Amino acid sequence: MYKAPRGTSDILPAEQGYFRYIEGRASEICQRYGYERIDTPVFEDARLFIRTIGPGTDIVEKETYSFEDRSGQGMTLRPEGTAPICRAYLEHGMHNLPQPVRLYYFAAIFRYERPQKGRYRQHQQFGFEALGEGDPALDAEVIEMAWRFFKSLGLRKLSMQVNSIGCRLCRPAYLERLKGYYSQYIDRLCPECKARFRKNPLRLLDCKKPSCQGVAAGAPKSVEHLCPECREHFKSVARYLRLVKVPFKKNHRLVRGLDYYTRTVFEVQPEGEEGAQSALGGGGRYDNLIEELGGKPTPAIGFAVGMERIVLNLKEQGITPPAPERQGIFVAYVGDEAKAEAVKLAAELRRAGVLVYWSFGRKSLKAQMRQANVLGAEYAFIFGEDEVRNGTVVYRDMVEGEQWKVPVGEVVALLTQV
RNA sequence: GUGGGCGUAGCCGAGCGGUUAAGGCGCCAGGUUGUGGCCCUGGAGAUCGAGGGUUCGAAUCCCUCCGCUCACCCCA
Repeated sequence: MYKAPRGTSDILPAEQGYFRYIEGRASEICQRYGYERIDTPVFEDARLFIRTIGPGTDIVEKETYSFEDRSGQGMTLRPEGTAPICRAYLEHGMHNLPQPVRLYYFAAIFRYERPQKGRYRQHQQFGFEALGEGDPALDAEVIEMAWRFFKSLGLRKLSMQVNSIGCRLCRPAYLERLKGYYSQYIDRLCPECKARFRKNPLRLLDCKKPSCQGVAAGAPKSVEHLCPECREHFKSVARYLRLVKVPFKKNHRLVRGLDYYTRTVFEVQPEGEEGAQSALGGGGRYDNLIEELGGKPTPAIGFAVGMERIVLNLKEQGITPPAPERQGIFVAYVGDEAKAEAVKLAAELRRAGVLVYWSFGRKSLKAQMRQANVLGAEYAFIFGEDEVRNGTVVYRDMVEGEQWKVPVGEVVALLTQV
């Protein structure tokens, strides 16, 4: 038997409600803030992701699904949403549009990882990006929008964590300081942190090991080593966030896994468990990314969430998407002549835009009515020999359990007037 | 990549050396000749993840593989 590949899953009809619910809220928020939808290809030139995400990061080092197409071009299944959008921004000359250009997407994301709760090899992300504007007010707006999105889903007990990791002017000096600080404790660190020390020093800050946390607590904070511009920017973001009443926590240990982030970074986590893998979503500024892809210097900021993680949280909090109400017509019949009438009526009703069910074969009326019930039909039409003879049909209300005989010719009018 | 847990019908799940392999949900049929939702009765559906071994006998014990799952790493 074939199975869905490891780390992937089918989203069955019974689960679709959650996803449609999230998409509905997301689209609503995007509409309100003036974002327009964009869809980009599932795969891209492999170099796009190596350049942007960072050659040393885990994502490109060991998590991409990459292949050569039949002409030998290196391709990679999209492992994140931002780079393709920057590519599209450049490719289509969007710098000629009023800035910032605001785009949102729902996209499948692929990463070859060991699956676990809330972590899959293919998952669905909702994200939005605002490109071409560096005003800290935009940072605050994006963070606010992310926050309102979660609130509109009904999720509680979330915390918005915000930090600034500086820009290419001030970050190198900060990293040196950080390494300088850590170098005196190097033999106290866990093996992972020793590797981080070399590979990605920022990550040292969010190690969960108690021993390392002690060291991290005394580490220099990025926000205290920002250049004047970055410091001013960060202060403004915080000020605007207070103006728009988004509760947030400064978290100087918040860092993100992709190399392209600059200045503002933020993450939404369930309150209490501020572990690394519990993040529902996050984002940040990437003011150099478009330039690195060959465009003019263009500041930008974005945000993305994992849909499956939202579903997980919705379930944990007992939030269910609004249940679809009973709707539709079930057409039942007894006997072959009645079946012919039923087929005709079903087609006619569908042409009139009505949801119609009926059952095949020669099931008993009882069996048909059972189906009508399980399918959630609101009304049933029943054809028997008598009805066929005198041109009527039984019209049954499945909720109230009442029924009437009506002339077949009046059925469509009867339904479309309601 | 590392470590832990688990694999019995579509789903949940009992059984833990000798049973016709429970039970529940769901599905199908019937309970008056043309009517659902509750109830009752019956039925279909399982090479007990796969392969090997131990044993008179294995779903039950051992080994190998495969798969799932959780945690770490990392990320959404």
